[in-house]
Amino acid sequence: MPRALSPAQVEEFRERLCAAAERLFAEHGPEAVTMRQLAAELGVSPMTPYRYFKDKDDILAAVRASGFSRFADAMEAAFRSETDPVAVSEAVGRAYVRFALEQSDAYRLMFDLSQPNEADYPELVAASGRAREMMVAQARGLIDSGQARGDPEVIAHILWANLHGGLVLQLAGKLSPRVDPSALRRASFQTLLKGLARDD
Amino acid sequence: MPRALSPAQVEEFRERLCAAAERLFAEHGPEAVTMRQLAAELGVSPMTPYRYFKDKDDILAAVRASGFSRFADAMEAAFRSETDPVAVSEAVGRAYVRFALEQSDAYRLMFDLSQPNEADYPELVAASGRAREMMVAQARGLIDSGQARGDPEVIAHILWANLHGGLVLQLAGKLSPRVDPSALRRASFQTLLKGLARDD
DNA sequence: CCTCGTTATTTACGACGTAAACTTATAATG
DNA sequence: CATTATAAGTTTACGTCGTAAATAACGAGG
Repeated sequence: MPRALSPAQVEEFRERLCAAAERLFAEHGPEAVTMRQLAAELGVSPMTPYRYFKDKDDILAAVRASGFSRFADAMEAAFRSETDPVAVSEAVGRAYVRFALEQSDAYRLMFDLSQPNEADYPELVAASGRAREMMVAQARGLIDSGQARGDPEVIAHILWANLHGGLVLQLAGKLSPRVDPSALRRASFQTLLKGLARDD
Repeated sequence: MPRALSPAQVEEFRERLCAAAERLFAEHGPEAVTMRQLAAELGVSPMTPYRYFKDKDDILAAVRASGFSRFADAMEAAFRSETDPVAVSEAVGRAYVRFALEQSDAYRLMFDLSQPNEADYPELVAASGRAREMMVAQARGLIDSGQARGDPEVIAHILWANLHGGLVLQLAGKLSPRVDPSALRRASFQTLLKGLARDD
């Protein structure tokens, strides 16, 4: 039999392809990520990736997973950069916004509304879970320090929904021109903190 | 010269096509909305729509505008159905959620992240502005009744970001399975109301 | 009735995702 | 060491997409 692909070789190709896809995304936008361009980028024929991925959706799931991984890295670094709970939340929030705005093509892809069920892609579940876990950890800090009360997972999701909602409205061009996006984020965070602190 | 198209005939065709597109969206999902299927639905050749629309993006902009129009209608009806400001906000919120979940294909399209600049489509600007105006009106109610303080436009956007964020996370399948979407929305609204009411 | 301008259809092009047929190269077997 | 089975990779091909260009159909003015 011929040189069978070692798992390491498979993994290496998958990563090279993933990196090429991210480069195309970042430099030429989503419409540049086609099987043919991807193949050209790797100096390989358009059908070769099908040895390593089921189909294009499978590739996109891998790219999303990789995006969530970098996203989680960024938030974890921010988390460790502060100690005061509110400062931690602010730092994580800043890292979140920074990622969403600076790598907005990745962010769009990661939260695309017409993606196939994430449950079919275990590495994507793992990576997005890691990002979510950071937000829960940050919420726990707020609770433990008495800045908020309630279920950490629910509180994390309240803050997350707010941040994400403002960002995607901004990215979709739906915010009123009279509202400054970053002022909106500040006002949202302040308001939520006040609401979360109340003890009635 | 031949029967020249009267503006009324043009408008009639545009509306018929728009309705057909909405039907395809709702019944067979976004991938069914192709020029060829659209044409078949109208009993016309695939190139005919190009007499009435610049290109497919132009058609999608019209469908979005129509979606925003129905969306604004639903919220306006909810707005008028109550008098107490908090009840008005809740009713408008319920109408919002109802629309997003029951006509989720339309909602997805309306807030798609990779749509062309909305400013190029005046009727879309008008329709989405009408929806936004409803949220500002509802925020004004909260302020006038002393339930909130601050700029109505900013407050409207805070509430909007929260609602939209939670919904798109839900639609994208990103919410933790341990968090119930509608419980999350209730908790978010409660928290925001508390935060907005504080006078410090 | 013929002609011209307008509307609609037909045909055609290049790009897409990917199935199927084919080629190439190697590693195990005789 | 030559043979051969088989995995890896390429080529070709199909059906679909959006839409440009060529063509046909047709109705009002001369």
